[in-house]
Amino acid sequence: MIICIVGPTGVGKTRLSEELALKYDAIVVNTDAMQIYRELDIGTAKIKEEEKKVKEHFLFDIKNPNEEYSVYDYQKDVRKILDDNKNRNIVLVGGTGLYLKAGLFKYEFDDFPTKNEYDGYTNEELYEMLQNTGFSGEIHVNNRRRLISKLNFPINSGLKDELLYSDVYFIGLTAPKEVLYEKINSRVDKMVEEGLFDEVRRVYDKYGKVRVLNRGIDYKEVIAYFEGKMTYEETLRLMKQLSRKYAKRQYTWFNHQMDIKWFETDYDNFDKTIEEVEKYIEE
RNA sequence: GGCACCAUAGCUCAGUCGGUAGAGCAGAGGACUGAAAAUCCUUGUGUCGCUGGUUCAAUUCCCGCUGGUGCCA
Repeated sequence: MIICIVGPTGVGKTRLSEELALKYDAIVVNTDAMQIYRELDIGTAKIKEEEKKVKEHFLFDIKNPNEEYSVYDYQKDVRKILDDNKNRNIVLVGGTGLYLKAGLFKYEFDDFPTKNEYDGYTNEELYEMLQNTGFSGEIHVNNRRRLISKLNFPINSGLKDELLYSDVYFIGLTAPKEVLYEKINSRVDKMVEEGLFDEVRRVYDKYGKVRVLNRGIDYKEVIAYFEGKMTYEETLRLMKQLSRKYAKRQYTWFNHQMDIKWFETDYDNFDKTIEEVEKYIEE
């Protein structure tokens, strides 16, 4: 069977994944777009060695911070692992809904090796060009990044909510907003105590201001702090604020894009949460 | 103590030559096919500091009060 654990940041996905992997003798596969990268550990809340309860973990630490990686690459990587482990139980865990969907559903990408540049065009022109390709979806004219993306990879192979694998469970962890937001806030403080700023400094010195540092929550704020754009207090406040907004976006995705069975995380008695999930799986 | 300026949305501030007001940020909701921790969309009623005056009408003008900021003593 395949158990997918989803939910917002800070809700306890990692902990649950190890417990379930142990119980069902499963391999653990990452579905988080940032935990793909080596050397980004503290800021991505990546699992620590001592927290691992099973041996086999996949798709963590497979790229250096200066390497490009996308949902297209992820789909190929995760499907290979799923196919290579057909006779095993698998726990997929992470917060990137798009990656999970691309891995498990009929959500095919086509191979377009060359990329064109569209720097000289306005958003309106790009929008017009996209309409002329016969693109059937709807992308807002202001969403320049996605307009360019669609122009580069024009074939829309049709998204279907068709699952390519069987015996799949979608487990969502949730918590009341105030509880979760408090958890997110304190987790940022904890990351800082554990050396987040040193981690960012290390990666920055080694690779420069690579794209992934400009993208990840916590990373881009610490970079801005190093560049003197914010005070220390502002940096911490912003990291917490953006993490909360991210959690909200994750809820929106999982609630609307996938059919999830939700369980409320009991932070004080996590065993109870685990028990409820196991009971659901075994029924 | 004197003079000047300020007081409008949770915050920073516009504005109304007198007809009860609007931006940015925050907050809330949403979208999502090759950067997804990304990117983008929608959403703004608040005793316009308090009291009195002028006026058909005051958040707007005037007197006073309270609080704040600056300069002079």
